[in-house]
Amino acid sequence: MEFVERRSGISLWRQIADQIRIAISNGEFDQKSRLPGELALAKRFDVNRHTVRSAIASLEQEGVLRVEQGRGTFIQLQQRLRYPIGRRTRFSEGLAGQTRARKGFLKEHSTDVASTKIARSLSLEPGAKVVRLETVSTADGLPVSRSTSWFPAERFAQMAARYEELGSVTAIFKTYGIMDYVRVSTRISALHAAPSILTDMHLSPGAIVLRTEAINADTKGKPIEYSKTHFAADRVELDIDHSLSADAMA
Amino acid sequence: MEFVERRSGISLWRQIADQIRIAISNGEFDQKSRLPGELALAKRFDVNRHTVRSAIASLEQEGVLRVEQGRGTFIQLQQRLRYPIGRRTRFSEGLAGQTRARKGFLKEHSTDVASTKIARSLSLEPGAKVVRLETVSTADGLPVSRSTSWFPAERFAQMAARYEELGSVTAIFKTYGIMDYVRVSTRISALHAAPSILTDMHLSPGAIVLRTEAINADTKGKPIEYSKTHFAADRVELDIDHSLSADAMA
DNA sequence: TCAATTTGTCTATTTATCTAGACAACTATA
DNA sequence: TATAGTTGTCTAGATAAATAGACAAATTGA
Repeated sequence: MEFVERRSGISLWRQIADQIRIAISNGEFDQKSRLPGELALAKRFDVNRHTVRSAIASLEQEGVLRVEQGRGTFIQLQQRLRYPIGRRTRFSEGLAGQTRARKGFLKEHSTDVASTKIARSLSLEPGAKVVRLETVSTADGLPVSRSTSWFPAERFAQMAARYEELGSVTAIFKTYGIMDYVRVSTRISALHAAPSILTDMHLSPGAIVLRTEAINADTKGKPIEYSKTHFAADRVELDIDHSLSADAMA
Repeated sequence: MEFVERRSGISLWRQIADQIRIAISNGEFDQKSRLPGELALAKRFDVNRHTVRSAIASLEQEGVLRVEQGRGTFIQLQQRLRYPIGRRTRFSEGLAGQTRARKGFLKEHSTDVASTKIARSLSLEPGAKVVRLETVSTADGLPVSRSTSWFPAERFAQMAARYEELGSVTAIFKTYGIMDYVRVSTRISALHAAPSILTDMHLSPGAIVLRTEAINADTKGKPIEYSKTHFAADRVELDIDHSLSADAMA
């Protein structure tokens, strides 16, 4: 018997949907990819059959399940994209081979005076100017991440214009003569997505995002980018590479 | 005006509590650490005052807020522990300096035949035996993570017994003559905690966990540990170190 | 001390969620 | 074709969440 908690602020059908989603991703139902029947699930979670039906309906809406009257409920294959993070992290290359259409959209941009935190992260003098980009990246049409990035304005004045054109930060760096760069640090946390993130990535309330805060530097160690990225946790997982081999290529 | 979604399976008070928690961690209310009044918040979220009160009550329960009649509602200082992950990751050292009492508890253990996945992760022959440990780690009495770890049984037969005694995997490795080891890979995802995780870490339904899947190897590159760890996302953030300097010490 | 502002408590009503049961519609198979 | 097992739809009622309003209790500052 699985457990659901009442009066927790999360409806029973939603708790059940979450548990089914987790069980699927753990491969717990994988015999013939058929879910147990509604009555069996109702017994298992100790709720009414209709409550289970609500959970299943929402998972069907998400594309996780497919329901067929008279036959049963079936698991729709679904795998998270694996997004590598290491010293040589590049978003556009990150998803190579896992998906067909990748695209970055520029939502908004501005040039501002750097806040103390951003100035420190980019090793700039207080009061220096920075270019800020707000972008959304999609894989096969589905939004997978939303980023806010800051670049030293003095060095990268044309950032926004070139992003519209090239759609990739790595490609832009090349136009500035930066053929190679390294990830200095990445900080990762997980949280419920804020409303603006929900709308930008077409998520529903309660959705989880992985937030990374990262600094990239050129080969001389000079920071060139500071960014905060929110990944849709049900569409992406982060794969940290600690190996040194990649550096041998530099 | 902030947004809350109705009929989403997440009660309004819970959505509001989540948003307030996020806003606090973003430092949005930081003037004098006093939250706006209940009526102001109700207007802001476009809900009834009593709904806001429910949200505040749950945050007070969590220790995020402190309410004083006639005066207002105040933010209780609260910071996430920063847990570093890099080639030299060791849990017991990870939280050094940020907290006083750290402790690991062994919940359960067994010796099993390795599944194909675990055998592959530990570079073992199919059918080899592995020791499995289920542990919960706490910082200052609060559970911060729950791990399942597998070790080659041939090499580490006494793992469970020594964990009871030493409470640290690094310390146990030393008793086996392994003075140094490195993190080979870490995979990170975020999800709603499964029920067993909720109870083990004293979390409430809907809580988020950061799940890491990691492999450690000895200095010759032979895998010695495969582990899955769930961190309570509201108590911990992961700090990835991509630098090479740590290796210079080896 | 008084007025304004804050949180605390109470009652009542509406709306959403969950339960319960009955039966229809569809599928697979003996 | 008959039957068992599945999902789909309907009605009704119980429980929980959210709204609405009134007033009490505590704090602050004029």
